Amino acid sequence: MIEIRLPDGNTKAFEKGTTPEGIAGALAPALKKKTVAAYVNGNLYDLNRPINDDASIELITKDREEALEILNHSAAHLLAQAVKRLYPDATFGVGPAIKDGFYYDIATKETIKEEDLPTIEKEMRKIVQEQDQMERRVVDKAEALKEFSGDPYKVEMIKEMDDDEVITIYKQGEFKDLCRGGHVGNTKHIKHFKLLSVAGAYWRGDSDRDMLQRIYGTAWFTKDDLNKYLEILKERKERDHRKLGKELEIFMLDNKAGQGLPIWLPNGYAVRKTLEDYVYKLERKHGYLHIQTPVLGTKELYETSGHWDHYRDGMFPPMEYEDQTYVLRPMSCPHHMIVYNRKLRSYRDLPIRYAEIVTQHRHEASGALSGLERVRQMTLTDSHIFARRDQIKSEVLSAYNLIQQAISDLGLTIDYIELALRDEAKGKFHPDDVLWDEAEALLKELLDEEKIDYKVMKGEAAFYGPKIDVQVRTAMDRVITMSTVQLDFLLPERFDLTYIGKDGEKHRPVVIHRGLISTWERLMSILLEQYKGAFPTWLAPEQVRAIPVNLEAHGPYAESINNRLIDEDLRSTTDFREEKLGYKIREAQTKKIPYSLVIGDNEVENNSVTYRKYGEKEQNTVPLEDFISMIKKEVKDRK
RNA sequence: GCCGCUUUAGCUCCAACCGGUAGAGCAGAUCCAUGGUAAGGAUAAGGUUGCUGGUUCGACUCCGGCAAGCGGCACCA
Repeated sequence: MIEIRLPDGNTKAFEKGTTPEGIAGALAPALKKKTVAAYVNGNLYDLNRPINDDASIELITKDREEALEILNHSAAHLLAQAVKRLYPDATFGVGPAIKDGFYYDIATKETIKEEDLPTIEKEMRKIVQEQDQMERRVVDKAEALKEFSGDPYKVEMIKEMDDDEVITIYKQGEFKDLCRGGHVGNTKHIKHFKLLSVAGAYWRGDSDRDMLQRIYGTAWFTKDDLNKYLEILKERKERDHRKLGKELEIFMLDNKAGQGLPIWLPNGYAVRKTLEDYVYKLERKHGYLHIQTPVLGTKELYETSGHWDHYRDGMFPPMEYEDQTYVLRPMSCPHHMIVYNRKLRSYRDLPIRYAEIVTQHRHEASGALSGLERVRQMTLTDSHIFARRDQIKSEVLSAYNLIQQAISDLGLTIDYIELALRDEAKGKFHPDDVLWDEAEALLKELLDEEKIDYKVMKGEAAFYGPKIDVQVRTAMDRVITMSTVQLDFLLPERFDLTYIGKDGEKHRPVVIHRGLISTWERLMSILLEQYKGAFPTWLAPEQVRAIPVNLEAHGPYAESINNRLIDEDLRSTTDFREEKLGYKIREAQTKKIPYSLVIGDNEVENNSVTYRKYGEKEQNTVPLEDFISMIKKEVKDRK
């Protein structure tokens, strides 16, 4: 007998060799059904792994996050087993659980196509019926190498393991897999799953190595959960900015115009202009000065900044013209350095904050392009702050505050903050360790003082300095880098920036790069997704549409309302087509226009409007002036 | 860039047998109808089936190349 200590502190005796499943069952039959695996002395145990000594145990029940991970991991094995049956020559890479699912990387002679997934799925269900135990076995390195001699990818992994590492093999039916484990014990527990897609994936994520076929799937504990997840996938498609952007005529792409070079249509531009104006005002309030610099620059400029050496791959190829070599700018910092340097600066002048709506070009890989999310020409509001060292903290903080304000005004929420630091080992960072240490320490200090939580991202810094990235979570649970504040001690050196200090000596200012809204392109994709195309009134391309009940009788009044609204700086239109009222209302709704006005006798007589708000069924009749002040207030409040 | 899939009217679509030059809905056009909140009716029109080579008497259909899009991987200053 062995003693098992439960989380509540009680101990209970069990037969030697009992399993988490056995223990759960002994405690309560209902618990057995809910248990997926367990921590035994803090180590992850499969549901069916024998426990041979006294131990403390913590059962992992289905309601815990790890439980789903374990299930999905087991589902990956199930997938591999089915594939091996159908494609006997298959060899395997890795097959982990991921968020909401799992995948397995597979090499086969025959390519697996999407249409083959149902067949594989069927085989998986057959294996579930077979109720195979998932048996764990410990082997040493030599044994492991022997067992997987036919699996070159597994062999590679085994070879890299330490000689004394505990290597485990999981076997279910005729199938065995190299695996660290944490499994549901028996294939019968994997009931609700679906294979989703096949895609290529480089072995070990290395583009110089083999490309394997990756099958993605998802597994859940109940049919309901599975269906819910499939619904979410569907909803994601519905909210896809590429679909909405087309439907609502926000932007277009055209082969002839160029790959990754989106064209903003009238509706899209109306939204973008509103955003640009908003940011301009916000920046003015925060003491920024706006400038405008060229899209083309000399190669020399980027040699000075260091971009040419470090990031040439991301730039369009240079062009020769009149003995000069020009490049399309990938970013605006060098220009801003030049603006700073145009005259002698005093310590009293600092901080100087330059902001610009910058159009820049990056040569993104063709496979990376996607709607407005990844493009080759992008426009953003970029800014560089020139500060004394003693001003760094307050400037970073003020930039952060501005970022917070903008994100909340746009109806988005900050998910978390990343503090990106260098990684000495990587060697892609500029070499001055003293500066790095100082800059990194400063940012940490600031975040700690302001009690801002952050994730440290080692090795993710820019080549010129550490940065704070602000991550936003969209309505569909995607996390996107929205804003960034980056310290830069390098560019001031390269451009020899100085200011005259109190002491009459020359000093080096610090540059702070501040990105606010990612790019207009990406922001638009996020907002489309966030609002499902139904923009809040202040952003909506068309805010009001006036529809007369009868063209002749009510047209002139509708027209006068429209003019009045436009005078008030609102985006209003009329619908004078010879169609029935219901038809026009329907269209105003499908175009997601915030306010549809119906204008009839009643309204003409009382100088009023009857409006219907997008997504609502009821109508309200109010005096025209009241309507105007209501909607203007909404715009002002950014609703 | 890499792997796989896809591409038919302005848009959307699992229309088109085993190879015989194409079918629908919506939008747009014309005519009729239209006074109160999610599609009124009729008619006509609309296509070198992404581009390009090949096989064939004949290609939307089969084979090759290219391009773009999509799902991923890699990349993302």
